[in-house]
Amino acid sequence: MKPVIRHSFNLSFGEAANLQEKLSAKVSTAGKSGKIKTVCGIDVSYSRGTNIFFAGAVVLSFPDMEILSSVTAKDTVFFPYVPGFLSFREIPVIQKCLLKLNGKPDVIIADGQGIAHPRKFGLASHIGVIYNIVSIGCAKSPLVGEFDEPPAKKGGKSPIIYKGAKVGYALRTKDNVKPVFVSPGNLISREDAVQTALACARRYRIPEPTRQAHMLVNNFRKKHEKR
DNA sequence: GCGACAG
DNA sequence: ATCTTGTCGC
Repeated sequence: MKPVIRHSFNLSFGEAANLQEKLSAKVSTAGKSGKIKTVCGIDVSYSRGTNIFFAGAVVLSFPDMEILSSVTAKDTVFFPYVPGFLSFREIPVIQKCLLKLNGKPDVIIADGQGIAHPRKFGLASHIGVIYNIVSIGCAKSPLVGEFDEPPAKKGGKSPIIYKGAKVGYALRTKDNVKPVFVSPGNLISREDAVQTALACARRYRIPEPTRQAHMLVNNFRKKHEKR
């Protein structure tokens, strides 16, 4: 799978912010995505004192959540972690990883925000735009916006409001656990993004796609460190 | 200036 | 994100 838009990730914060604002104009949160047959979860991992990153992507059937295929990649990263610029740190290794993926999944779910971002261009939106693919952001903690505590039962949700607009939902993916924060990445509505994330949630807080990707990439990293 | 702050 | 063992709760 190859990106449709290519650009440098070796940018200053100012340049990165300008790029985010420019590319955010390409984000669409209008469409119905059509029938979803496959969902790809992506996650990145690394060890404490290093700048060697590992990425993992797992493709699952939807809504069965059966694992169909998976790929991993390794890369060296220099961009620091700064809230609001996570994609510049993680996308390079993710691109190396997705390059190994045969075919294009219907949806990509990333660990991070979609449009629930200072410039409406979080990790999931960035991936969605450069690959021109349906994408959803599913973060474990909020970055921007305000929201009420969603109902405690699985499926309970409450909108995340940022600068007067609804950018996503705080979603309970399991009874009595902290919610996850879902926002559209690209080519999907806020509502479809939450429904899809919820449909991917089984018996754990983290939806299967990103949960499987997380397990895969951690095993890959540990195996790589044992040499 | 102070506090917030995805992974 | 990662460093880490046991432990409390559903």
